[in-house]
Amino acid sequence: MSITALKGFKDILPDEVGLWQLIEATARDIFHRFGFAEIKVPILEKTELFARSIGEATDIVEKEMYSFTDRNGESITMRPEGTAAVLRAFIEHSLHAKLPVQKLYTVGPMFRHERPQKGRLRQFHQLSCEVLGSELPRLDAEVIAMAWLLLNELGISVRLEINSLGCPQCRPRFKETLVQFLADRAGKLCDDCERRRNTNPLRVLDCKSSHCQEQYVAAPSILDHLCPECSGHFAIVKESLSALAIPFRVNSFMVRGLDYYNRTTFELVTDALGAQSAVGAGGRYDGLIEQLGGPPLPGIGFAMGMERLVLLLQQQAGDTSNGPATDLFIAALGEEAQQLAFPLLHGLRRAGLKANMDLEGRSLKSQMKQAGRADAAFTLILGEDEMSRKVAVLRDMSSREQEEIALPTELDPWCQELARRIR
RNA sequence: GUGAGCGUAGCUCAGCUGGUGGCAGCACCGGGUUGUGGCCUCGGAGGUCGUGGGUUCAAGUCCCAUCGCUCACCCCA
Repeated sequence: MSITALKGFKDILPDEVGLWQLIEATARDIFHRFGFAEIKVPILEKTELFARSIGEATDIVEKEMYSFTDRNGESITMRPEGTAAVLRAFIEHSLHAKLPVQKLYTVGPMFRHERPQKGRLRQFHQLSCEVLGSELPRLDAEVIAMAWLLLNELGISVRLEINSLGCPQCRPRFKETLVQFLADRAGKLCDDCERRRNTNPLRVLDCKSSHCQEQYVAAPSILDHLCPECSGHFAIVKESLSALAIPFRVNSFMVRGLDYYNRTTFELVTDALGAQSAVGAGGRYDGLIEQLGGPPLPGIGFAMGMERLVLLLQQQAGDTSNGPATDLFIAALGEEAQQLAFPLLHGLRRAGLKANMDLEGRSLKSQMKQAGRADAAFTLILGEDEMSRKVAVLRDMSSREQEEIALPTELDPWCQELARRIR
């Protein structure tokens, strides 16, 4: 058996790359319209960075990170998400001193050691955006609106769900109330919820068991326990979304898997991805920058899963082709023609054309076939007959019309003229 | 980590109650057209039936193990 890729690691083959480029180009365009700048950060970071930001007790940190010991004995980790590394860079370079509010995005691979399934890989790719330095609720709406617009322009339709998780003032009180509520129902919940009752009580509300859900109808809602500040913040977020005519549903059961979230959280969900419903998700993380050793600045961000976007685009089968893949294919017959064609090909490429030829010297039929397969707009035929008459045949592949043109006396001007003509 | 389903040509798959691997489709190469692509037609090439054991006169087919893939649980983008 030959060597294969690691489990959960996938090759993105040429057939699929067009979709990836479309997604990335669309995202960059929209992010730039909203005033975001790209930042590129390393894939490897000190393990402590993720432990401190994502949370020691989360699944990601407890059992999903690709962590190993570096040659100098230090524990390092392949990033499982993007925010921590961007914040580290933000703090390390004191970016807050350059602009009061920083809008940053980054694109790249993330790594989590999970069991792969549809829409879930061990190496996956995210588009990740952060706004650092402002806690205005209208900003929350702006960030959500940007994510919404991106999906819109890609032609992907999703539902927006939002929630508020409160802040360090009000969340603990709610948690107590909830823990008490669950304790009253001990033994009546599913095994998972019994376990989560202790490990992560907020998450029980997200349980898929209908039996549990029936009981949670009466569960206390975080939204009834928000402090006045959080409650006011959330109200303005909702108003602002409405002002932008972005439809949303408040889901008070929505919980995020990373500890650093507070106040506004949101998910863009679909039911077209099997068990994986979230295409993008994010929220506010006031306090995190300070917790990582930076200034006491608030922040908000979100991430989108590129693989999930690709799956959705493939299902919706939109036409993403953009013109012929090849402008001109040269079919050269015989050694003399090949000798002329080779520098000609290079000249045409210098002149800006997507040009190609067959170097194997196969039959004209075979070369025409290749031209067709390469989706060439034109084919330049250099046969023995043409060579002796110092001409070449230029064939328009879609109309099948051909005409003779004189062979070059000077290479570059000839190539430039031809390039101008067929573009 | 747990569970289920599936591994036959580059891809998609037939292969019945065990009896010689399919003129199969797509893709590839060549001919029909002494020099013209897509359509058509004819031909060609391409396989340790995931791997290792076992049962049997005989295993792609049955049994066991193992590896891989997929989906789901969990979790999440």
